[in-house]
Amino acid sequence: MNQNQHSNSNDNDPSDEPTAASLNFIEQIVAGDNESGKHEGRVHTRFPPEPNGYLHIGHAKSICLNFGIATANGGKTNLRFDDTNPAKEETEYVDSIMEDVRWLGFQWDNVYFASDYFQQLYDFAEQLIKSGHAYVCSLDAEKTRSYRGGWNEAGKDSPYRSRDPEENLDLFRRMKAGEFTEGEHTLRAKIDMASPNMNMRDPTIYRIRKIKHHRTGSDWCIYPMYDYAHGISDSIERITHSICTLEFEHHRPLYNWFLETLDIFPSRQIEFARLNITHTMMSKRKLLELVQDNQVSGWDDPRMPTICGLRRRGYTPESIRNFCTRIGVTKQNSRHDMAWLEDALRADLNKRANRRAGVLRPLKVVIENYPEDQVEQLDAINNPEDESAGKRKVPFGRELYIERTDFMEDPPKKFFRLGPGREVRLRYGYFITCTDVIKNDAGEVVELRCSYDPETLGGQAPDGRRVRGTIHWVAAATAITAEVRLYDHLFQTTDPFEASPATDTLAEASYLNNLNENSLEVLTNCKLEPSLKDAAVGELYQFERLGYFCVDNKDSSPGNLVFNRSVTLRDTWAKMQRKK
RNA sequence: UACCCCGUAGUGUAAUGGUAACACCUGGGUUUUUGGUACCCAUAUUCUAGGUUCAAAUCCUAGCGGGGUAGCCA
Repeated sequence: MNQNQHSNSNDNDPSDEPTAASLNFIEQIVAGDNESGKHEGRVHTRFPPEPNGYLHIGHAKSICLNFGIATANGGKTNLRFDDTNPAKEETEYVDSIMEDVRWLGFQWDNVYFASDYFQQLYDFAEQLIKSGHAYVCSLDAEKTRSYRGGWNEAGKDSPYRSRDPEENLDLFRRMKAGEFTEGEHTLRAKIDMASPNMNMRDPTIYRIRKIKHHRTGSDWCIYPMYDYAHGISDSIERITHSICTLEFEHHRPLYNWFLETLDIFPSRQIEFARLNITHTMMSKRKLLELVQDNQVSGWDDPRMPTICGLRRRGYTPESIRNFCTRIGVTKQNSRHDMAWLEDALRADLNKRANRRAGVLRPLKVVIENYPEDQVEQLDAINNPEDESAGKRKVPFGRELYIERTDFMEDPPKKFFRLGPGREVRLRYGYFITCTDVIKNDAGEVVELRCSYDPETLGGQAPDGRRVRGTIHWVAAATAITAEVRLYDHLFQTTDPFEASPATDTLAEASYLNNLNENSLEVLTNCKLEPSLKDAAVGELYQFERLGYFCVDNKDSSPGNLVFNRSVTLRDTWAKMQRKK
């Protein structure tokens, strides 16, 4: 970064003026509206989750978009729970959603529920009936479907379409009073059964549901449908820009129809492409299936793309927000590489996380020429990217653990680590040379005998000799034993729904066959440096040369530390191995 | 089959009639007491074909390709 400030004096450029970030298409619409004075420059968005599941990274994109646009324009954002279907919605989800939005770093200006508007929505419905724009239909669900027609076939008018307003009003009031059974009647908008847009073929706007609602209890037995409730809720809140995903595109004419017919505040719906990421999926319904099938330990399993899963995995709000701004907003269906998300985390943590030593798969090393009882406290830098993080002391002794993968009995040419007769540097310690390899009866390497060069403390040899490799280590006497959980992609295929011909009969079932069986590896005998003893939930560390790790927020306790690997470091050595 | 939306390096985005840019991935290199970080280099007939224009990724037409839609779900 300094290089820019010291840009050459012969450079004619007066400055490295940062060019204004280009606006995405929604920001352009908002900017245009501000310019034309459409809502006197007012910008008001909303984030409208249905409380029927946990938020995931796809919602994070929407949250960042909605809150981001409001903030950038001095506007406001409401959190609104779209709770019009009592069969699916629960308070548990309401709480988790609020927690996740806050955790991501956003504060809503108002929190509302669509159920707050049930009375008003009902009143508007009576108004539509009176003006002849809605009628009570007594077709059952199956008949309704067949009357709707198909893509090549216009729908037929319901025989109840011509009921007069008085009869409709009476019937509707009796629906509300609970005089009918579920499915006996519905209220439908009277639009156009021949419309090429199915949503305009007299959509249902109220149905009878004799189910307790998580907020209104049994006050109501008729509930409004999404299309009806959503736009009107936007309008009631005077939302200027109602941002939603692409699958609602064909609903926009209906959205507008309600607002125009009722002649209420003209919120505008704008659609963008939902987020997809490789090796995972965003379907709330299928995520719920994974939870119910015990394919994962819960909504907050660190392999899940849920906000709570990512949080438990060690993702920071900053990294997620950063990811969301980097992926952009368009109307193109796309799938982002998981590497982007991981990269966003690494970029954040590289600057903030303190370094520590941890050995995942320990191999004992005895330094034969090191005094039996001697213990030295060596200086280690906490974070080379942040001098203010300071230093710490790390104990060194005659017996150490090193990473099993840092030793090879018969190393290939490019292997810079330990091998028989080879010399490496112990990070912040001495050069050691492997003098002997001890094996068990099965022929497995169980211990290494080494010698050290006392002149090389601090990692430099006075005679100027160099070593290619530097490895991490933990002194055996003072090591903490901990559990470490390693995670990999939940799905082995980039697209979880990709058919896997070997196992699939039904394409629909394929995503279970694409689960990565090795997505979780639990290591129970990891050796960590003693300074990690008091590591607290929420703390993130880089275990040098391995990756970023956080204390698990559920299963870890002071005496029994459990760490999750949030993301590995980039590993060019592993990459070379993989190519072979 | 009808309607709607979308086609720019491998991936994802930018350029809004005027030199196709950035990030990630991948490959190569420099630096390095983390095989990390940082830095440098490499990769495009802008889906195709016509048209408008001095000039088209951008505007028009057609084709092709991808996605979405027929809940009393959201």
